[in-house]
Amino acid sequence: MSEQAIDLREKILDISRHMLYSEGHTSLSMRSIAKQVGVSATSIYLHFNNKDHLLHTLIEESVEELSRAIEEKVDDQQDVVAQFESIIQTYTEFALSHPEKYQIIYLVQPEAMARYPREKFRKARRCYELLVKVIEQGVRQGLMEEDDPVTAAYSIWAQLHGVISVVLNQRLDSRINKSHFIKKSIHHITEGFLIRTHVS
Amino acid sequence: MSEQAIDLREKILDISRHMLYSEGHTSLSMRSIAKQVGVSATSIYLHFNNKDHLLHTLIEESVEELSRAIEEKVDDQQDVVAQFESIIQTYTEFALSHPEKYQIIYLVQPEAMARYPREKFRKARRCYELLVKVIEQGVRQGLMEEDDPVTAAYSIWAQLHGVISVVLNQRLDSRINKSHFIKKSIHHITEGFLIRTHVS
DNA sequence: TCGTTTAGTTAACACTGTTAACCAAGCATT
DNA sequence: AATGCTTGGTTAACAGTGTTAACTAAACGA
Repeated sequence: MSEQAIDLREKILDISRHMLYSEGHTSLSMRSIAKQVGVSATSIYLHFNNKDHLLHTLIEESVEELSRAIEEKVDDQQDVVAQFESIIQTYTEFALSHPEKYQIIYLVQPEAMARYPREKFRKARRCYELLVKVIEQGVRQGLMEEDDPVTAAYSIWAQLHGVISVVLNQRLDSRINKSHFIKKSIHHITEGFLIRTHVS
Repeated sequence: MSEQAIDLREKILDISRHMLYSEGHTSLSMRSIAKQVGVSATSIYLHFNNKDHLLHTLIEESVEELSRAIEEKVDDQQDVVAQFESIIQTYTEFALSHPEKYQIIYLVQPEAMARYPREKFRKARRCYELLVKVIEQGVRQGLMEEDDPVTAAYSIWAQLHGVISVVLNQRLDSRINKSHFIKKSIHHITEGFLIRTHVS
């Protein structure tokens, strides 16, 4: 594959991601992407099998970037609680500072879920596994009371995702201050998982 | 409006909701609905202005039903903690036993959010206001430590929604037992909001 | 020089939401 | 009884969608 071919592929991805966020996924069409890129609609099919493939690639990119961000920030020299909070913090920061990338991860709806390739699914799990490990350490050190670390990790992630997506999807009451809402929510989520003596 | 007209309207809504859940929203078209109903595509436009209007009506129905379910179950004779848990329980049960109705509520994505009528938004708030009231009572009785009940109510709801939608969207690891996951998560969410002495 | 690959094109197919124009039955008024 | 309005539907059409097939023009290796 030549250089300009790679460039075009990247350009398609960049513009798609941008359009997805600014225009929404309903108005995102192969033709509109092509027009923005400055190329014919069918050219996109030289780089992606179909629209699904394009979107899946975008998802994969975002998952990869989010995972990397967390892995880079978490320092296993830190104590467990600090690692725990660091993961949650980094996850939240990524979502809020790159909403277009974060939202893409959750773009695939249940019906399309079946079509999403298994191996890409496995990659997405990398994030959780780090959290699972930290929780297992915490349990061993007696900092958390948790019989099932895997369930706990997914529960934390689900709650956090709920909080973040409510903010990003603008489902919040206008009376509520967003950053206060997030800070409060994170506090409550972590509090529920750390041993009593540590917090409040 | 005659009887059979109302019947057709109801039939369109029922079949749309059913198709939305079983086939997914990508393949839901006015023509496919019409075919299932046994009528021409344009007949739907006699009852709904456009596809958006149809979907918004479905959302409104679901919100209404969920609100009613909670209002019916919550008994203000109960003590505050029981009311609190009753709301969360009823919300969860509704979502799990009527996934097609629950999911419809969160169908509208951010872009379409602007188009969703304001007065329907206000109706959707009814749910939270009940929760806000309960929290305010709890604070007065010294059962909860919460400086901002509105934020707290939305935070609880966001966390709960995160947990439920992860389950319904089948984003859970196959190793995890769903009902265990939900029970654990609800426990953690409520725990975070009740005063320490009450739990564990 | 001849063939093959590469990177793109245009034309077409079947589908989408939506509108305009039409039609037939029911009903009230003249 | 004839007239016109309303109700509840129809068909035909338009512009836009994902996707495919067939084509072209340039670059490159034998």
